[in-house]
Amino acid sequence: MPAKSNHRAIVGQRRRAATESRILQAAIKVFAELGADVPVIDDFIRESGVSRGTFYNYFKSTRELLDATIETILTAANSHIEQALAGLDGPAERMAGALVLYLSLAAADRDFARFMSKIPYAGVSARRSLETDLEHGREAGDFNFRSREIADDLVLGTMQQSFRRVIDHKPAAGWAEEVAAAILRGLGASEQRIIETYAKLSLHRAGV
Amino acid sequence: MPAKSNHRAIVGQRRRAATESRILQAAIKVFAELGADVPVIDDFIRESGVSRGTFYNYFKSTRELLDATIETILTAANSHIEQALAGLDGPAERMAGALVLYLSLAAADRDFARFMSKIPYAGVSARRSLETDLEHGREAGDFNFRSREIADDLVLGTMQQSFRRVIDHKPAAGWAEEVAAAILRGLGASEQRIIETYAKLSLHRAGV
Amino acid sequence: MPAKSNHRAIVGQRRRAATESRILQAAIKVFAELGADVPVIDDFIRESGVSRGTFYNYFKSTRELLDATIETILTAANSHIEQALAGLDGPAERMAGALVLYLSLAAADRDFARFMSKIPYAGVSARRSLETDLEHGREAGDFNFRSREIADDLVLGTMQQSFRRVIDHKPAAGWAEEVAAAILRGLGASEQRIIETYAKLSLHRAGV
Amino acid sequence: MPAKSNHRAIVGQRRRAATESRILQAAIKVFAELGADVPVIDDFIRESGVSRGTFYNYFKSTRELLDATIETILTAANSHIEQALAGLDGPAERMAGALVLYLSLAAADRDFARFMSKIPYAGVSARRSLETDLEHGREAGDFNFRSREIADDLVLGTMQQSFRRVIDHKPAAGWAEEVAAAILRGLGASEQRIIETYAKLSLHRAGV
DNA sequence: TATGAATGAGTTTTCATTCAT
DNA sequence: GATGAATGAAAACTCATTCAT
Repeated sequence: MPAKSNHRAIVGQRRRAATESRILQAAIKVFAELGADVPVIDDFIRESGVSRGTFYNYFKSTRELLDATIETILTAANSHIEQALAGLDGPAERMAGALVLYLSLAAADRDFARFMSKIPYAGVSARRSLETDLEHGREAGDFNFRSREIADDLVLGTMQQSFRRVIDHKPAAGWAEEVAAAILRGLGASEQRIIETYAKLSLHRAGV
Repeated sequence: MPAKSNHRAIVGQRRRAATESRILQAAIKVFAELGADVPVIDDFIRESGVSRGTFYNYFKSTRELLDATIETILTAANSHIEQALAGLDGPAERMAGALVLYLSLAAADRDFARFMSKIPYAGVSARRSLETDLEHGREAGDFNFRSREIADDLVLGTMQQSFRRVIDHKPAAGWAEEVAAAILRGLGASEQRIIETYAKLSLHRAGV
Repeated sequence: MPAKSNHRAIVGQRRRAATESRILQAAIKVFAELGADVPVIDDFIRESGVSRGTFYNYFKSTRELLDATIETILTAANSHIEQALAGLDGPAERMAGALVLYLSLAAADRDFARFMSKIPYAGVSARRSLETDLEHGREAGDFNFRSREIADDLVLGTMQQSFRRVIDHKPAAGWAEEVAAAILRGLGASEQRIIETYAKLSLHRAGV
Repeated sequence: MPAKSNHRAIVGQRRRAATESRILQAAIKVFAELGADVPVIDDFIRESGVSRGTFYNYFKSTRELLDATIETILTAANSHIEQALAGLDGPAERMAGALVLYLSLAAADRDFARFMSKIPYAGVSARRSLETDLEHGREAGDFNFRSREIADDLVLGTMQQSFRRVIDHKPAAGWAEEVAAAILRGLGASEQRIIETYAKLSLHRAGV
């Protein structure tokens, strides 16, 4: 009876995916609260409500779970951001737009903010599009920094510290934009270019 | 025999200080390698060569040891920096000078770099003089940032990321100065003011 | 529709037998490799390819599986041996013939050798015919041992050790016969009787 | 105060040795009862009375404990046997003497018998002196076997089976001697040589 | 004060067993 | 009958802490 066994397989797959997702959602919370090194398996099974055995059916170690959690949280964030920036031109605009969106996510979702501030490796995943924007911006004359490494460190460092900041303090209106502006300044953008950048971003957001 | 017991007391104190120092020096290495959360007591006694019992005679927990270690490493760094900056005026000069010195220490001492990059609380201790310089710089018109929090995050975040950077990559000549310049830019300093800053720093370093 | 349900029942029975056989064949391999105490359920389901649930439909525990596996492997071996010895007279001839056949099986089938050497209870099943041959041989004057227990231990012990031996070393030609001859000597058979025994065995094998 | 610290060191060493010995003595019992694969750490700590942590201070795994236990039990047995055979000449005499002594130990000490019958690797340690006696005996014409491997298997196999035998059955007087005699027969010794062997052994035991 | 053996609570990991589909 | 996800008790292993010497 192929129909029957097929149905069983589909149900099984669905259940598996649901359980994995439950564990991953719980892991975001746990890592956000305790960082990468402190949590013990019990923290994850308590938060997710699965049994000890089930946990090990999905992840062999907290390290493996951490990797999967980073993947999960950043895939979601990046796809949201890419969608929001679709059709936006100009490296300064793309850079500022991405930074503002990341910071807005952090401001809106405390667990996201804590996760990003506690898990240093997490930022790495955003690096590819960061590198592209930096390179293009430099070629276009938007930016004017001495070395890519320094530019990287300025961007990622300021962002990480800002994620930490937003955990406990509800930010003032315009905070995200000002953080991004400070970063652009650090990258050597002129005040004029920064103003222009935000003007274009505004239009893009309005859907023009 | 007061003389004798006095002598014994002095010897005892000295030995005590020496043992404590051994543990603290070992702790710098261990925290530098493993961060704040991972090390276990065994790591410290192995690295320091003292016995388990002796360790507990000095520190009741790894947390207490971490605090003492931060205190130790930053007291040394800060006193070195304060001495080097003695007599230097101008908030931009003091800020740039301090940042360059921190980064130079990190470039010269891998354990210092690793410690500073792995122990996030460590940066906090430098915050007081940072706040002062930021405030003075803003009042003097050297800097031009919207909020103190953002300025803080830009400085501390970029520094932490730069400490991480320098662990594995021997930096090019002038790297520390360029990192500090990027930070000044991010704080809203003009190019002219940055050039002037480095000129003054040069003179000061030359002892003029 | 009695015909149909009958057909279904027959198919079911056949499938049942096939699945049980798959598990048992896998179990021979697993017990041969790991002995009686080490294997876990997972080892059997991995080797047999059946699901966890199916395994439990056939065997409630590894102990029950072990018993069934011993039964399976020895039933096959013994029926093969009895067939080969059919019509052979003389206790020394029967004993030597059986030992040689067991050893030849072990030399030809590594899993059989490993199974027999790792599962001590296995030998027990051959004991009934062993006892008969020993008793008859003693009465006939072929053997000359002091106690049945000692004779038992000599035969079973030497056989078990020989099974172990043949796992890793391809035996020289005539090895099985020489092992059996050593055992006959240990049982007190004369050299003359041993020579006679092998002569008769030769004829029997030739089908005379 | 070197005297004091020296005393402390000595006391420490003694305590360490005592604890290790406690664990090893317990391990003999446990392995004797359950074999090599079944026991769990708890069995050893229950039997020895040490804590879980202490167990791991001495042995990292049951495998490591098993090796140490084999070493312990066989060192004791072998030194006892070597002492008893000191000054005894003739390979048949040495071989028979050693076998009889092993079997007598097993008859007198149930744990020894069970240990030797359950731990197959254990016999291996006696192999060196076994090989020597076999070789000498063959050269001297006392033995007459076709291959060393077969001789090995006959001796070790019969011994292991006899160890198992003696666990449950109190052996009749002369049992050990008769087992050894059967083995000598299996090795091709003549009846005359066997009688002579026991005569010489008798004298040696009497201290002549 | 210094030492390091001993301890047992806490964590990790395995695995036999159940059960809904 | 077959499947494999879920379960939790049991086993392995770690590590902070104590304490007699």
